[in-house]
Amino acid sequence: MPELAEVEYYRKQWDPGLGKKIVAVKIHAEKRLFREVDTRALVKLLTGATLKASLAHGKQMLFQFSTACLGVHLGMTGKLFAEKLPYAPDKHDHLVLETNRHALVFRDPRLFGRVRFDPGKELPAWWTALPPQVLDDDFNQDALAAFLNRRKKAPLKAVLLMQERFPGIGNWMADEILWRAAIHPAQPAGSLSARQTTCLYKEMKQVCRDAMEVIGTDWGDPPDSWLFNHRWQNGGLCPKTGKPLIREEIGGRTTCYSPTRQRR
DNA sequence: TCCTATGTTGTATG
DNA sequence: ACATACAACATAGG
Repeated sequence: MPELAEVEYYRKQWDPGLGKKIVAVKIHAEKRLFREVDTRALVKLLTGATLKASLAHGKQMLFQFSTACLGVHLGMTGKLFAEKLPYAPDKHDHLVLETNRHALVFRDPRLFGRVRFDPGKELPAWWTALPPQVLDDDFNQDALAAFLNRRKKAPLKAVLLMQERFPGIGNWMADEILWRAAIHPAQPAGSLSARQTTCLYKEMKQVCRDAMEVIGTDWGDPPDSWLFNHRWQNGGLCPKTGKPLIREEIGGRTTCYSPTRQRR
């Protein structure tokens, strides 16, 4: 589920815990979410710790405690939320941090998410080494063009999903970007004209801004002028051409596009 | 029963 | 070493 803006939304769901002390940690330590995590250290260091701040970067989140940093990736089905106590955990609530008032819950039925844990208050190296965000100023058109050229044979759809260069972009955002830029998702990444590259660059930034504004703030409904509201319904029509949309597997993922608008 | 799912990673192949 | 393609991970819902 979660891409850039959804992650930002979920990050804020633990805000009720900011400045509060964690009095209990409930964890399903055997789940693969915690692979490579020292779960005993996690429980020990977070119990009694204070939640100081949280950050989001693409699909990654970082929660800074007085004693340690907790990294969270939501995978496909993960979500974060806070509930007033008393709270009875669901079977898929694999990490629950309790303050005196709230349960901060990480739920993930499919277990494609991931938790990291780093003792100490300093930002861990894996976090500081993350690539520039699409909305950062140092994400520029030259960097985009260079990356597209390096992946020149791969379908654009697959390239846009590469987190090493486009952190936060996921399946629906990639489709939305290519649809707005009027570029076919199967077009090889190295085959864009200069005009197309410029257009792709602008729409990439714009979709990120729009998503953050509409979804990242309070998960509002995207307007019908986006592809978003039409892409999963059978018989969906392109909001720009009025013609039928197509769903097809491209780059290993189900892809929705408007064949009359996005030509090869 | 079968198919799908807003994600990543390991492995095989070129 | 690098780029590309795809199965695997685990569960729920249509």
